[in-house]
Amino acid sequence: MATSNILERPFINITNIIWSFDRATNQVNILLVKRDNSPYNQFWALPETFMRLQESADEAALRLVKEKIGMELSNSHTEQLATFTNKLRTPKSRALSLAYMTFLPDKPHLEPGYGAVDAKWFAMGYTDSSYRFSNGLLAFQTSECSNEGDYYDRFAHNESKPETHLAFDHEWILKIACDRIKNKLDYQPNILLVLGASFTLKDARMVYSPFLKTPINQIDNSNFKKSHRHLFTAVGTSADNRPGRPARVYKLAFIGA
Amino acid sequence: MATSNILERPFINITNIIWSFDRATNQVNILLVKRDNSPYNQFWALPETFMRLQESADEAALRLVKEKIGMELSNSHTEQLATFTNKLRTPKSRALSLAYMTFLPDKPHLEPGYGAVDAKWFAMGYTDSSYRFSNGLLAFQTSECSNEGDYYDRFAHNESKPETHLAFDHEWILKIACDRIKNKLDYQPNILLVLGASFTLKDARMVYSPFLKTPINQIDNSNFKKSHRHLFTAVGTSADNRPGRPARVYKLAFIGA
DNA sequence: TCAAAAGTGTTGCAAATACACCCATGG
DNA sequence: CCATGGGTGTATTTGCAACACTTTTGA
Repeated sequence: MATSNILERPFINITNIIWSFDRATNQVNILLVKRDNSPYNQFWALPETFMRLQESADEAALRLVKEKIGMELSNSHTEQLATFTNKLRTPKSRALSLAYMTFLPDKPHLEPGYGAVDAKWFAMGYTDSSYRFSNGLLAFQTSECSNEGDYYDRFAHNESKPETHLAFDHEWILKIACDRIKNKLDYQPNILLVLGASFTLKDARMVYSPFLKTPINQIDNSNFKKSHRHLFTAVGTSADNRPGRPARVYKLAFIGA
Repeated sequence: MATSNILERPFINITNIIWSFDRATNQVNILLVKRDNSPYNQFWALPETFMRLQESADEAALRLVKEKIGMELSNSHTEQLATFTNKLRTPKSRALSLAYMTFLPDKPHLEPGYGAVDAKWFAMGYTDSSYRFSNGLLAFQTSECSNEGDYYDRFAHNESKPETHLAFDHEWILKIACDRIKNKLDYQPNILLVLGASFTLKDARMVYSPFLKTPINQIDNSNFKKSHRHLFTAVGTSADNRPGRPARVYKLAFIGA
């Protein structure tokens, strides 16, 4: 029987799903890094760090953003996702993951060599049964399992490859993340923080689109406005040089309340 | 500057909010224990334990149920609440809390002396701005703060007393718990597991009542049935010896799917 | 056969959807 | 002045809340 000392404690990882929005392609993006250490060497993964003694998990999540992409943010852009503690999630020594999500107000260009071998933005898309994140030929999908037990049972016997699968249980974590964001779309759409301080209704619909698995032009602007009126407050009018009436810009009503 | 060794790791507490339903009083209850060690000696608190290396957090939560009330359960009765990592939450050494909720299928009688000085069931009630848990003259309320920052700011300067306040940040954790359950009432009411394997619509309304802060006879049975039809499946008819038509009994449709 | 408890049905209001129409801007 | 993009208005549909009514049981 294993000795169980109270002072023996598992590792605590902070896993951060960093979201941004690409104004050029009008797509939602997440940051993935290529691991250069064991386990899962050379696999793509969600950014992770160890938690330090003197910081809270939220602070650790923001430190990770600073380390990976050199951006300093207030914690109003970070939210807790969940904690992953399944014994099967790490191959050898036990490690918990405290998962957070950070919404960047814009999509910064990535400097190479910030600790990881490689870091890239992956644009969000979807299939019938999962969400998809791709960059060129690289593409990863969220888990199609609907409950945790099923996922880890299969996961344990799965010999995954770095071209097709993410490290650890990150395909599961990413599924939980997407589901959570989708569920909050109608009452607390923090995901819209990826649009920066203000946005047009069309911007918002472009962000909603992949989560709802609905093309943007199938989301009726009139109805979208009515049903989200209580969440947005108008702050002015956009002034861009293109044909058509300029759109109003809004901000999230519940931020800084 | 503080030394930050990767091997230095914070303590990991499992905090479990254990819910039950009292068939005699028709009230929702939670378990609180009176602490007999420092810090917060002699304060009432949510049941806690240290996480062991070889178990998942869910398993630790169930072990806690076993230790405190001698009941063995499958993990379908346990669900993750959130993780509390604020630096101010413990007075000296840093401790995270992974909070879980367990729904007991009945309300067991408590044997004295299961590790804690005292353990008692507290019946749920409500005020305008909080939820209330009482046992005789003892009564505790959930935090009235609506965001985490506000709570911990006040908490740090608060010299609380064991007659009126719970240990640590447990009034905050309990607030998050009640809010979560309330939010899930219309799409995944796991709280109904406190009613056991099956229940009548009236039973269900009695459980909903404190979370909705609405007296049971103000929850219209006809409308309640219609709006929750998709969550319940009929399994038979109750046979009790009292006047009036026997009620149908239902089970949760989404359990064991 | 009456009271109590539970289930069913009906109506009115309010929110959500589909879609037609009006407005502002650039070329 | 027309094409383009965006905002506004309206009719229809759907869902929810209030409440009256019917059914089943014990005494």
